[in-house]
Amino acid sequence: MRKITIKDVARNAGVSIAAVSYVLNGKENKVSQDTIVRIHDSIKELNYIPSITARGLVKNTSELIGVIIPQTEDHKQLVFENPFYSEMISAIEAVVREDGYHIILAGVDKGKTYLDISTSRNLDGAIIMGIYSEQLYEECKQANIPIVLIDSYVHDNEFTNVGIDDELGGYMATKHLIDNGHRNIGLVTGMIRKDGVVEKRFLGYKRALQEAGLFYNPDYVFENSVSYVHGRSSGALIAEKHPEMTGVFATADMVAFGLIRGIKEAGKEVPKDISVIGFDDISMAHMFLPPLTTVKQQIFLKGETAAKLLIDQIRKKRGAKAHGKRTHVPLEIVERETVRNLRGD
Amino acid sequence: MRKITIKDVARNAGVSIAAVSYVLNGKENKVSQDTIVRIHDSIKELNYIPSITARGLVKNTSELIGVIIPQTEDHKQLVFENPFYSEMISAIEAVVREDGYHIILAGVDKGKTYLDISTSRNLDGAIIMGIYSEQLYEECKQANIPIVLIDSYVHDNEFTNVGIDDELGGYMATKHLIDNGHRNIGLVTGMIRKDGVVEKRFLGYKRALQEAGLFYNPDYVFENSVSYVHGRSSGALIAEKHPEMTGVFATADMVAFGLIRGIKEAGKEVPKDISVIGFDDISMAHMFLPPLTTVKQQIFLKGETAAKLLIDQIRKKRGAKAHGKRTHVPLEIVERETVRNLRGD
DNA sequence: ATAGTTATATTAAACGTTTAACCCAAAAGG
DNA sequence: CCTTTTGGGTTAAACGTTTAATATAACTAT
Repeated sequence: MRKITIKDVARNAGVSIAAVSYVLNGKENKVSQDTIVRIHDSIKELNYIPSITARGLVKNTSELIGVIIPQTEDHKQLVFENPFYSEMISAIEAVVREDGYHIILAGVDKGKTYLDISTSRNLDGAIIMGIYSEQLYEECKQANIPIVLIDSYVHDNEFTNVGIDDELGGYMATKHLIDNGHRNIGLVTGMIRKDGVVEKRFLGYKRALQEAGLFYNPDYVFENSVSYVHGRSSGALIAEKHPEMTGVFATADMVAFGLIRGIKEAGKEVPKDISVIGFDDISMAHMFLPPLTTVKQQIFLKGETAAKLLIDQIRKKRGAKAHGKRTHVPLEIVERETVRNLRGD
Repeated sequence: MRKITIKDVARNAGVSIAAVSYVLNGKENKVSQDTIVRIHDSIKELNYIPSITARGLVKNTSELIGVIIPQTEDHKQLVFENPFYSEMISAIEAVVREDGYHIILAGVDKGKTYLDISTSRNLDGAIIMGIYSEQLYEECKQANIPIVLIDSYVHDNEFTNVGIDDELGGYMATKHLIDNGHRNIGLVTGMIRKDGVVEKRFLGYKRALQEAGLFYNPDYVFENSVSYVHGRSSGALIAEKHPEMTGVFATADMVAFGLIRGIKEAGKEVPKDISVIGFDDISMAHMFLPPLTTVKQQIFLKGETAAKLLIDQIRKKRGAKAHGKRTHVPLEIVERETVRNLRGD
C-alpha cells in the first residue's frame, strides 16, 4: 500500500498540487469555496496525512523541540530516575503539544553534540536542563535557534532562563530551621560548583545563619553527590559525631530521604532528635514517612513556563533573540512532619 | 550564516555531490582513496552536518522512534510522574541512541492519533506503553512500521510484546505472604480490566490462595485507581474494618506507600500488625521507610529489551513482522521490611 | 471599448539528500 | 588489436512539500 501524497489528493480532487497545499496551509483566499470542499473531501476519502518531513525540508522546520537532559557520569544514560525531570518533561510536552510540536529527548555526548542534533534535525527550538558547559554554550550560539535554559546560572544574560531563586530557597530553608529554634544547622548537599544551583543554595544557607548571628561552621557541610546514598551516610555521621546538631538542610528531597534513613539507622529520630528540611518537593515528599518538610518549587510550572517562553520565541520567527530574560518560579515552604519546633518546648 | 549543505562540501572538495554522498554513506568502493580524504577534509573544514530531514525524504526514514505513553484522564498530560515510565524511557533512549536514533515522546489524543504521528513523522519504529485500545490496534496495523508493545495483553500475538508474567507476579506476592504465615490476605489494586496487567496479577492472587486452600473473599479486594490515595484510604479501611487481615498485596509500589500510610494513620503498624507487599520495585521502594518488600520487575531491563527488539525489527527492513513474540522479563521477590513472618512467632 | 482589478488556478523552482543510470579511461583478457 | 571489465567519476531523477511567478477569465471603473 503506497503512501498517499498530496499528489494523489490533487488528482483525486481534479486540481493542482498547489491548490491542495494552499488549503492545507489555510491560505484559503487563494482557493474557491467550491474546490476547498472538494479538496477536503479528497483528503478525508484518501486518508491523507501530510509529511512533516517534506514540509520541513522546504520550510526549514521540524516541528520538533529538543529537550536536553543531564546524563549519568558515563554518558550512557539520562539521569532520569530523578522524578524531578520527568515531571518537568511532562509539563513541557503538554504545552508544546498544543502547538503541534513534539519533543525529542536527548542527552548530549561525545558522539552527538548538541549542535549535531540541532542542525541535523532542524530543531525548531530547544530546552536545556541543568547542564552547562562552555562548549555547549558555544554550540547554542551557533545553532542559532530559540533556546531556553532551565536552572542555569552561567551566561544567563545571553539566553532566556527559567529557574528558581536558589539563594532565596537556601535562605528560606535555613531560616525555617532557625525560626523553629535550631542553632546548629547542618547542610547536606551535592558538589558546590561555581555558578551552580547548589552553590546558590549554599549561599542562602550562609546568609540565613549570618543574619541570625549564628556562625558558619565548614564542618557542618557535607558535600558530595546529590543522592540518596550521600544523604544516608551523612545522616549516620551527623547522628554519631554531631550530637549538638539539631537541624539539617538537605538541598534535594532525595538527599533528605537518605538523611532521614541514616539518622534512624544510627538510632536517632526525626524530627524528635534531628529535624530535616528538604528541597524540591518532589511528589514523593508528601508520601514519605514521615512526610517531608521541604522547600517547594513548582516543578510543573517551571517546565510549563519554559515551554511557553520557548514557543513565544519560536513564534516571533527567531527574531528577537530574547536576551537574558530570567524568570523565577515562586518558592514556598511546605511544613510537614520532619522539623520540630524547639521553641515550643 | 547560511546553512552549509552537501553542495558546499562538493564544491569545496572539487567533486560531485554524488561523490560526497557516497562517502557519507560509507559506499567507499565508489570513490578513490584520494578523494575520500579530500572530502573528509572539506567536511571537517566546513563543519558540515548532514540534514536528516532531507535524507529522510528520499530514504523514507526519520531516525526517530516514537515512544507512546499513557496519559492522564483528561488527555492533557503524560502520566509521567510515575517513575516507572521514566526509568523505562531512560533505558530505551540509551539503546536506541547507539544506533543514532532519537526518541520522540508523545501521548496520543483526539487531535493527533498515533497514525498521524507515525506517518506524518515517518517514524522508523514505535514503542507503545501500557495502553491499548482497539482503535490503536487498527492504527498500528495500518502504520505498518515496526512496533513493540510493553505490558499489553491484547493482540499480543500480532505484535512483539515485552512485559512480565503478571499472573506469576501476583502469585509470587501472595505466596510470599502465605509462606510467611498469613491467611487473611487483602488485595489493593487499580481497576481490574479484562486483559489488563492488573487482572493477571489478580488472577495470580487467586491462584495462590486457592493453592494454599484459602478461600477467596471478594470483600478483601479494594479495587480503584492505581494511586497513592487509593492505597491510603484502603489502608484506613483495612485497619479499621478488617482486624483479621494480616497481610495485603498492593499491585503497585505507589499504592503500597499509600497503604502503609493509611494503616499507620489508623493506628496500626507495618509490619507488626499488618504486612504489605508491593509490586514493581521502583527506586523509591528501597528508600521508603520502612523499606518496602515488593515484587521486583527489572524496569530498566524491560525498556532495554523492548528497544533492542525494536531495533532488530527495524534492521531487518520491515521484513518479518515478528509475529507475536512475547518476552518476559524475570520477576523476583525482594524482601525488605514490610512483611512480618508470622510463623516465627 | 480599454485598462486595471480581482479571484482562482497552474507551473515550476526550490529545499538537501540518495541512488540508479550513464560515462570514460585505463587495465585486462582474448 | 579489439573487446570486456573495472575503477572512479558525474548527471539527473526522485522523495513530498511550499510558494513565488505566471496565467486566465471575469469583473469594475472609466
